[in-house]
Amino acid sequence: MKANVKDEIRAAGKRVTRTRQAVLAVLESTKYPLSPLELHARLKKQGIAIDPVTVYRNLHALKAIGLVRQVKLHQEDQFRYEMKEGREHHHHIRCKICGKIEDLLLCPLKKLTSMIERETRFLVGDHSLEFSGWCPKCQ
Amino acid sequence: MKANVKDEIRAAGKRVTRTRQAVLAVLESTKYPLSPLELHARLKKQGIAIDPVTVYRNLHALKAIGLVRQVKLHQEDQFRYEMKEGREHHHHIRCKICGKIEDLLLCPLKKLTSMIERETRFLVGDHSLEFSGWCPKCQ
DNA sequence: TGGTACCTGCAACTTACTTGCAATAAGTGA
DNA sequence: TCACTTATTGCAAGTAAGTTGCAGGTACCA
Repeated sequence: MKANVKDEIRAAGKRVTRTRQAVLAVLESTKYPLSPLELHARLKKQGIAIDPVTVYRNLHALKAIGLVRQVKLHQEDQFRYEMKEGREHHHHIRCKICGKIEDLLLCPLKKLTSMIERETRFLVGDHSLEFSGWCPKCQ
Repeated sequence: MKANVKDEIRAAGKRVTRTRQAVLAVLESTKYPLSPLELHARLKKQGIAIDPVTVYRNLHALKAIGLVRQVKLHQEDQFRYEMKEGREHHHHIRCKICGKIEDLLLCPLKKLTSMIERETRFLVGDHSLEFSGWCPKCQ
């Protein structure tokens, strides 16, 4: 875990605990967003026994600090989390069969937002755009 | 409820029960997608006492027949349902404060789909695109 | 090295939804 | 129109994901 991550945690008045570091380490080493329970399972596999509740609470805390992003994928009923660092706003595609998740590098919605604001008179705050389909292996 | 709706239900080997008709009537009279429990509350208000479980099961059945569409809005942890009839593929925006939901009439993603297929080699099956923000009253 | 207050684990709770089962009722066929 | 098959219903219990309460543990600033 990088030093500046520790600093950011402390700067937010939070503590750099062992469990928190373990949670961050797993997120840093994973290329796609993990659900809290997937994350918990990985920790367990590494012999790190922490309570699932603690994983939830850490993810909340890290999201509040802004180190971690919470995402909700298409047709899934759970949240997933990924490191924010170095990763711009982006979207995902998930295979309907094997569950493989990949990042999409583009977000085409900046123009669209102002169209929607004109159309609805809402002020747009946020959006989700998630795809599902069949990955190369499962086609 | 229209006659052809009844026919479609029967053609699918399902039955046109009172409760099912009541569920459909509520969906037909609502301009935005309802959650199962919202739908149940409306029925109750009309003096129609049916079990919440029955609402869930009817929505499943109607979705399976293709009369009803299931949607999942941005940052909500429940499903919503709307009539499919006469409503093209579209998306929604929901107010972060009062929960007001409005339809968006355009879907800008047809071109994007083929770009994503080239980029990821996934076959795109489906997508969700949902917005949240602040409606005119809550701004 | 203390003391504050954040963090953790455990148990219990909540929300949204699903499943099992016995009783009811829609729709077909005679 | 009646009987009969089987979809449908209501009630109770179960599940999955996540939240909350609380007592004890531990990071970290002075």
